[in-house]
Amino acid sequence: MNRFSDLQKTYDASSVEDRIYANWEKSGVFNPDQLPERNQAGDPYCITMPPPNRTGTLHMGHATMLAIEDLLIRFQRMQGKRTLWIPGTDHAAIATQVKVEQLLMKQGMKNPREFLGREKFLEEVVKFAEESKNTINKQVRKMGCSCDWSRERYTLDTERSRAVTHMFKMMFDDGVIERGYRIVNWDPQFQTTLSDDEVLIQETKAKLLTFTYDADFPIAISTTRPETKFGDKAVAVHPDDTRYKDFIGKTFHPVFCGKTLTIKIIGDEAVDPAFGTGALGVTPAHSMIDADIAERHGLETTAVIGKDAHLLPEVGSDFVGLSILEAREKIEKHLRSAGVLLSVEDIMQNLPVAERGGAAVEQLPMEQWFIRVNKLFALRNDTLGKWKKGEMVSLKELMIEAVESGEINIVPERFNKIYFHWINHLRDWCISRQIWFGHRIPVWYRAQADTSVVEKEMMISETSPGEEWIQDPDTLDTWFSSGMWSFSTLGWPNKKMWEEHRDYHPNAVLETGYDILFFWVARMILMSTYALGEVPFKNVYLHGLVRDEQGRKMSKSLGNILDPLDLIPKYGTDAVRLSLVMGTTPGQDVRLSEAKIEGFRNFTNKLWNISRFILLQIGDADVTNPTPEINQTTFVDRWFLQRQREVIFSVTDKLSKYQFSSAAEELRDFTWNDLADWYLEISKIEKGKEMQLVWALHTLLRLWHPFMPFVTEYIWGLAGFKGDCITAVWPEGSHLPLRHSEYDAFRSLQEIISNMRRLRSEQGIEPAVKVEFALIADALSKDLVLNNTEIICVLARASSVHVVESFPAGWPSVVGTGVTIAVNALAMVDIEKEKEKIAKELTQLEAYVVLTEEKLQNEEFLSKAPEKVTQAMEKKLLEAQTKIQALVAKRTLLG
RNA sequence: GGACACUUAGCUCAGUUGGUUAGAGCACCUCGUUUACACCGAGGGGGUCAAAGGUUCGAAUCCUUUAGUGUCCACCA
Repeated sequence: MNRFSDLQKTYDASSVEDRIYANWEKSGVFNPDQLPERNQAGDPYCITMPPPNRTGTLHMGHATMLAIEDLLIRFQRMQGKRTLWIPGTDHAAIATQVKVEQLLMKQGMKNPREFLGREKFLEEVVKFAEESKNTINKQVRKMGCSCDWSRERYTLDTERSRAVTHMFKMMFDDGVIERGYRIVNWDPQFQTTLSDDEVLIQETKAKLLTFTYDADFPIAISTTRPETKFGDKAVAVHPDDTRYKDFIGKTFHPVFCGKTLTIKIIGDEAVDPAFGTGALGVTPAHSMIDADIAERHGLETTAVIGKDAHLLPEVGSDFVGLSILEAREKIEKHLRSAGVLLSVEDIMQNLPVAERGGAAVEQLPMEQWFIRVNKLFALRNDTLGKWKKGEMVSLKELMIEAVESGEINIVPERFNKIYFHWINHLRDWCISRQIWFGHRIPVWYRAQADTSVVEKEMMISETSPGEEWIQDPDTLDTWFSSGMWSFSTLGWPNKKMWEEHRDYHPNAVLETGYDILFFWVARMILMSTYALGEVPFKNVYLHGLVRDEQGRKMSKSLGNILDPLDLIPKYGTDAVRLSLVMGTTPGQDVRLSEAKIEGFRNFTNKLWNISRFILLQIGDADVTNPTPEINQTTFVDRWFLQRQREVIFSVTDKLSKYQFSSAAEELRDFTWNDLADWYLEISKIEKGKEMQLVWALHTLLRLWHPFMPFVTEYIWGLAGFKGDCITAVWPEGSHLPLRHSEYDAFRSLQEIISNMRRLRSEQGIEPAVKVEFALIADALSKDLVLNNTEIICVLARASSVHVVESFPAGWPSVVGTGVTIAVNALAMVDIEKEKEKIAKELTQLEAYVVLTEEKLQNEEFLSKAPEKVTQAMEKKLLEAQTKIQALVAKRTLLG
């Protein structure tokens, strides 16, 4: 009986997690300024949490993000970095506003915005956003995140709003932000513009009409959108198209559905002569493509569709005020009766729809604010080590250089290409939105008696410059403020605060889902390179999307959502976190099921029981500061320590390369196989390993901590180890020597035992094993001292078989020359087959060596081949020669 | 239409510059409750690495072609 006798057989996560989290939070270790001294002196390491939208609760995608980021932060903290993880939330402008609107409508309010007015409505949104934040923060804590709550940020808080205004002014002064009358994506449902990224393409059925404007017009055109044709200014054909060549340059005045149009026939390379009639009716106001053509040919723009998706007065008489669908039908009838409708064809068409709400998106010309990505401006800072202050560049160039130069490293690499492709096709970014929730555009106009806004006088200001000024009613795209997230969170542009936090920027890594590479990652690069002249982060790690067992997206309508809040009480946070990290690779979607999480719950419990076993062994001994006790160890202990050092080295290496899954798998194998199945089992026979076991536990807990913070911290405390696991020093590993005799010997031993177990299991015999120890002069290691009785003991007990010793003459007086165990007593290895294989491989390798050596001596070859190639060849040659040596040694061993 | 991936055990996936007999988890089969753990232990079966060709002493890995799957981007009026 000792102080650990009462520990339960199964680990109960739910009873300890909250308490542990509270202790961490209270101790202040989440805050870099309160970390132990070694961290204070360490290099800064900062992650800014991608701020979850304040639209409700977190889902598995967020949980993945949190699990990975916390892993990184904990790993770096234990390694002695001055770690800062900044939590925060995003106001998410349109998403949140729409959500609240829907909630209010559900409660019976018909048109909430109209009913409440801007101020009251916004109050409702703010209230909802606040509640969301509380829920989200609670969930982030549940996930065990070691983020610095004293630095919590919000995209819409005072400091961040100030940063937004500051940025807007900078960009405006540089001519990067500009007000312009251009075609934008318009969502008629929510009455706002949308960025290109907020528009989705949906395949829908459509009628393709082929017709002429009137009976006298010579060229037929096709369209699925006849209602826009009132705004046509030209018919474009390919300049080489012989059918229409002669018309180019002429102007016609057809009467289309009662409206007289002015149609110029123009030649443009963009027209595909093979599609439809080979002629395109150009509608500059309602198609981005057409607008490009119109610009090339100096055509006017006349809008014929209004913000409500109904026709404007410009269309004339019969059609004014009709909705798009009504107009479409009526025009078709009209064309038919006029005898100019040549054909009607049902086709599948790609229709742009709003990502939120799903309404068909109209392309309308409007006066809006834009960030111009191709516009040249004078740099305010030396930038990216390539440009000097004052040089003229465009935002696009900055965005490309940041990644191309290697200043930013994207994991996985293939997203580089996707990123470049996107940047190269980037258009100007429309940043004004006609919604209420968000950063109001900080532009003020001098009001006139007339209500229409006159822009003669305009100024940028955070607050009202005077009574006669009115503010632009629009708000900014939510990504404008999130684009600044890597540095606005650090206090920019507030001088004092920014200077204090300057060395946390660039952030060490941005960890997020690949689905927002464009939305967010690209825009952060834009903002940071523009405003600071440096990248926002050095690495980008993109995780995959969480899908259900069958690979489907999780959605409410499918009812296949796994909610972290349900799973955590059931399986424990550590198990949930492991399930999101193990078996996943960057950029690859994750299939998640409860069964998988259950598996990791089982592993958590395994770790618990390993610990419990060790603690029961040590009893009441003081283990505040365990050490490896290396001097009193036996062969088995030395094997284990070596194995452990190797695992530490490998896991550390993998973690620093973002190979989380591989690192965790290696750790699990080590924990389960090497420690639990072998070392612990042997320790039941070879007594006196208590201190080694404690050391093993001490190391193991530290290694697992970044993955499973709760259970490790809990056991750490139970054991009475010094300090907290969260700030413990990350263990130090080392490479395994190329050939390590004790290690090899133990592997052989494992193999022997496995084989004996198989014999017993398959043939039901209890073999009396005769083991011969063959002495091998091992050139590579001469330091092995093998205690034979020890081996016999392990063999005998671990496999419950009788062992008959058989030593060569002189044993064991020859210890110290290097010994490997050779087994032939059971003929478990098919020696003949093995020999054959070795012979074959030797032949191959020897042939290669001869060939390569010849080549390397051939002067003609050497004169032609670049140095790089010969160096690589020499390296390979050396490898092959080493391998040959090893094979020869093995052959000798087999006799 | 363009781009990027993927295709490895019944399922989900690893496999990092080409190199012992291609791995893991789950599932399956057999056996086992001696005080760490049945959320367990021991053992086992199962893959011509999508197909074909090429480079190489050697290919799941590099190249070419084909087939299938997925994702992103663009969009035809």
